[in-house]
Amino acid sequence: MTRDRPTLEAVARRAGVSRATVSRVVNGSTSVAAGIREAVHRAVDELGYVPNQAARSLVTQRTESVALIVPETANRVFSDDLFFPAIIRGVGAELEAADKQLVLMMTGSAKSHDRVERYAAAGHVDGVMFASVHGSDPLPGALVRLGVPVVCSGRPIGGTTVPYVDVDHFGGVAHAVRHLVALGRRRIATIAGPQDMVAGIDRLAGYRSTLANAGLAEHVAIGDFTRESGIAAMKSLLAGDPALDAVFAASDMMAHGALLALRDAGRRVPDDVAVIGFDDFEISRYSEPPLTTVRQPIVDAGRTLARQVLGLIDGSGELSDAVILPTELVVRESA
Amino acid sequence: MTRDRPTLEAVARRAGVSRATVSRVVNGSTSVAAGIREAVHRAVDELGYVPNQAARSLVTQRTESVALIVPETANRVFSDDLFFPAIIRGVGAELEAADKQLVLMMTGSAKSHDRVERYAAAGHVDGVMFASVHGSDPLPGALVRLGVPVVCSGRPIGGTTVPYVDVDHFGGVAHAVRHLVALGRRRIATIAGPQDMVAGIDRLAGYRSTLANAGLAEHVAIGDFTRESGIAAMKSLLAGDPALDAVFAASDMMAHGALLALRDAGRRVPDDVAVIGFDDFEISRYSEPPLTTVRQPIVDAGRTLARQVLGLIDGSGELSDAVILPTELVVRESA
DNA sequence: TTGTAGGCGTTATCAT
DNA sequence: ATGATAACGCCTACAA
Repeated sequence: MTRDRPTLEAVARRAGVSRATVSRVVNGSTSVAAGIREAVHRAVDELGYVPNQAARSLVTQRTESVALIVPETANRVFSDDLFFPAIIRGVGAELEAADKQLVLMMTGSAKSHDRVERYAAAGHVDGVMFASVHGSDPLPGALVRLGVPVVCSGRPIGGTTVPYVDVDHFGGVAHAVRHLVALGRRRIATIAGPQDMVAGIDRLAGYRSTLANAGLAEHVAIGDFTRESGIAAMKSLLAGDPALDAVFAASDMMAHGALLALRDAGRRVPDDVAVIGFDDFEISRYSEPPLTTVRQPIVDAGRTLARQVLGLIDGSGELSDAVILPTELVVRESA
Repeated sequence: MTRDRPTLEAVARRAGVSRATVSRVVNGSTSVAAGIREAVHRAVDELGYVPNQAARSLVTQRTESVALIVPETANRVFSDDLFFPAIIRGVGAELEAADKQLVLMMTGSAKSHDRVERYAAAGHVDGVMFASVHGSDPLPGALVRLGVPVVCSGRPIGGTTVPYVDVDHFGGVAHAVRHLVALGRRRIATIAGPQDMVAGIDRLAGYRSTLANAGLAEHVAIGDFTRESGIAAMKSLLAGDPALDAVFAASDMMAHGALLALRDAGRRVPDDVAVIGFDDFEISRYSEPPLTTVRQPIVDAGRTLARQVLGLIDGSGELSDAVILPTELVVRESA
């Protein structure tokens, strides 16, 4: 099918030089006479020569591409959550600048875990990024042991010592909850995220700690970051204590779910119940009412993620094993 | 960095056979004695052998990976539009089933066009998919001429004859507009999409044609599929004719923008103005009021896209050059 | 059924 | 500065 492409050999013949010289020109070596260089370039253009990447990788041991692993749990990616798209955007931008290719791997099933490992082991990519990590997934650690450069988005749980970039969950939540307290709210609930992910765990910890400092009682319901789970959690929270006057949701989507459930229950926001989310997706500017939320720099996290692997790959510079990006409270009308 | 991996040679030595035999076993050839096959498998496991993909590609001329090109115009991808994520999901699912890898290329800049061409030409992927095509982009055609299997999502504009999969824009819009007419609306406006994309063009054509059949006058404003552009378009539409009683927006995001602008202008939906969108993103179930919209099967389109390239790649079966997926009107409360 | 050997297209190490 | 000439790791006729 794919028409025969010209090889180095063909270009060399046409330019009347050796393959080695053509290779030098193509790779920008300086030690080539100007005249020859020009002749080679001409031959390259005329023939439409493009280096064969497989052959090149075979000898250089480099593929110039990096994998991004997205542990796609159907629930989350099938909702309109924009976390992964944002990560992908950040990673893509940074990789493009570095002229590397992005290989996207969505590992829904358990068996695909194996696939990923083989894939990286096959030397098909120069490095691997995890878009998020569930539980104490052994894969990142396994890859590290294989000698593959790896960086995770989100601090991995468990003993594994893998470099990661994360955001300041705890600080952001503390800020949000203190804001609620300052507003005079005393019955502050939380809709927490999944407790097998550091984002879920740390945000809940931030809530608990801040509330304890304020001497207030906890009201906790667990969700999975989706809007549907936010609706369900809000209902159960309301059932548990109808007099709640505030709720912190660990994701914007769950906050939107809370908004819907609250409206359904006849509560006004923020008059009766104040609501704060976590993410700051664009959609939150347009919710009813506009959502007060903790902004996390997801695209930035993606960029950083990419910069870290890239650094790991060419061993340049000193890289910290952990990068924590700041979060920021964005006050709108819901609290 | 990356620890030396065992080669075919090493496995062969360990199993006491030749490289050829190991290769056969690894590739599942049947003509290998059971005993030997077992011995080889054992050696493979003990050594943790994984075939080197570069070496394999060099001889097979196959990479087992496919590229998805996303012409990322900042505007669109930076909003919370879920079109691309949905396409990616569909493509990803299908590719995973076929055990192929997804290489994601976001071509924001013009120069990246060149990069993509070189990349495909370098034989780094077995085929290429376009997530959407702007104007009469010459790239798909150029790749086809290079002998690269190509499929576009969205019928390409211009003379190029590239296989594509698309949805029934015209039919979906016609259905929506007829619904509006049946509701008794007589001043029906449209917020059209960008006129350099077939999705924008066809949807506008559907509106025009249906309106003409009903003997009604046109009211057209152009947007770019984003919510912001929907807000602006709705405002200008209202300025042009304050008595509008319906609007069809060519995307859900623009429809949401229209909803916001309408609320701002003191119009009730659907009492004063009926609104219909196009996409049926999850978010539209939760807008105020829930949005009536034309559902297009985006994830399916992604799956189909992938199936088509895969078919092209291994030349199996007869593939139609065009696949049109059906659309469907989902009636909720906004119209 | 199994082994031998050539070649896939580059890069890199030598000489020259 | 340029040119031979080995690798790189695998697949696949062809022989045995």
